[in-house]
Amino acid sequence: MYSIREKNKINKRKCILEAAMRLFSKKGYEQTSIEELAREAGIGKGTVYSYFQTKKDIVRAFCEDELDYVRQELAENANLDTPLVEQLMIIFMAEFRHVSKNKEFGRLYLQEKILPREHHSAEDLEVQEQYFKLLYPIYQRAQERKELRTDLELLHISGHFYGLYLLMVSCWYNGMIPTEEIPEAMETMIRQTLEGLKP
Amino acid sequence: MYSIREKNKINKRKCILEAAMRLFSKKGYEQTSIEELAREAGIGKGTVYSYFQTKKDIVRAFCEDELDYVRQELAENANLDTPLVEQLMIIFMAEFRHVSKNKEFGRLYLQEKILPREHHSAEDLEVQEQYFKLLYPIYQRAQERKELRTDLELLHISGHFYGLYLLMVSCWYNGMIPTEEIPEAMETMIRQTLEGLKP
DNA sequence: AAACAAAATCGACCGCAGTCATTTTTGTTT
DNA sequence: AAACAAAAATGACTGCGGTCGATTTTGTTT
Repeated sequence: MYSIREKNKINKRKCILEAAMRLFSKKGYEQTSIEELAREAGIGKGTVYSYFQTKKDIVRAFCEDELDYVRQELAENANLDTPLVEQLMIIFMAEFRHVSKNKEFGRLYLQEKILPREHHSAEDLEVQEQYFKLLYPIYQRAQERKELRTDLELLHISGHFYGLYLLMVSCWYNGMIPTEEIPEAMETMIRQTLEGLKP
Repeated sequence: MYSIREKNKINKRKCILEAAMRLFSKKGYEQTSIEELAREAGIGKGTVYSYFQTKKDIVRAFCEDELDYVRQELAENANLDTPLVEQLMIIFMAEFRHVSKNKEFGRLYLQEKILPREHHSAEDLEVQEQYFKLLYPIYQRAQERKELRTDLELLHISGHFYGLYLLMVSCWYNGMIPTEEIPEAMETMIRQTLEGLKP
């Protein structure tokens, strides 16, 4: 069980996150100062920093919470026996939808996630690899169904599709692909990756 | 011909960039203040901002200058008739070498390039598409040699390989792949993309 | 060479992210 | 309930990125 202290901490953390999202959404990330955010959350400025290390960390926490939720939902409703392309589309589009709905936060979050500052612990590495392994069961079943070659490492397969995701997100942020064309483009690219670029 | 004024401007810009790289390399980007940088370059703080809009822009300009140079060299020494995998490896490894030699700058540069802040002009979009078209001649020749399917759009082909590049860079920054294993991993992934992931 | 407009330079100033010594709150012991 | 130690909260303060109006330099015209 959580002590009263711990419950309050968890609760206040949520308050800060909610206040942050209200203000960031209304005025934008850059235009919201920590002091203002603290006022909105009904606490002092310094207190914010005992819950989050930096301003960006607040965004990161929000996105991670949200994505954890999205992924859990997906895991619960997953059907490992639908065709691979379909499964990948459901997963990537869910993640993309979250990013595109929160364009500014998504950018800050992905920037740090894709190209992180020098990381310290071996723990960070573990987290990252965990992310790559998330889809392993899907790939294994697809291999069993002969939808994927069995002579490839799962890590590599994960890599290919993650690379495509990075590509699509980057193209979207660069304005090369409008939101409504993303699904089609994504599916095309997945299919081509499966078929190969060679004649 | 450039006027005296223009020559001075170009020259002073170079001075600032050189001072910046000296300090950033020695003390790191965050630890170097603009005021210090101005002192090193022998000018006032405000002057720096009539050459560059933001601190990050200084890094960006440095990386772009450098990469332009790398790309020009590659273009001159290119042999469009060597096998596609080989050509791609030369190009991507050249870019990657630049990034990995300047880890901190490379990160800041790529963060902005991959996931840029809301862009304004249609010009930015043009620049980005230009980058994708850079390798078109290579792909076309590869198609003629039957190394690539001809029923695919060149933009998509470019996308596939650029996606792989993003993947490798991200894995490297996340500490998942050490520098010396990048070439092997890169080549493996390129080959798999060509062959396809389907049995 | 004097007068002058345009361009370039400058540094005092502003707002904000992040720190830290001090104060307040909380839970426990006597 | 008084005393006390640990945890949490606080806001004055620091340093830096970026701005802007004042000042100097430059090139041109008379």
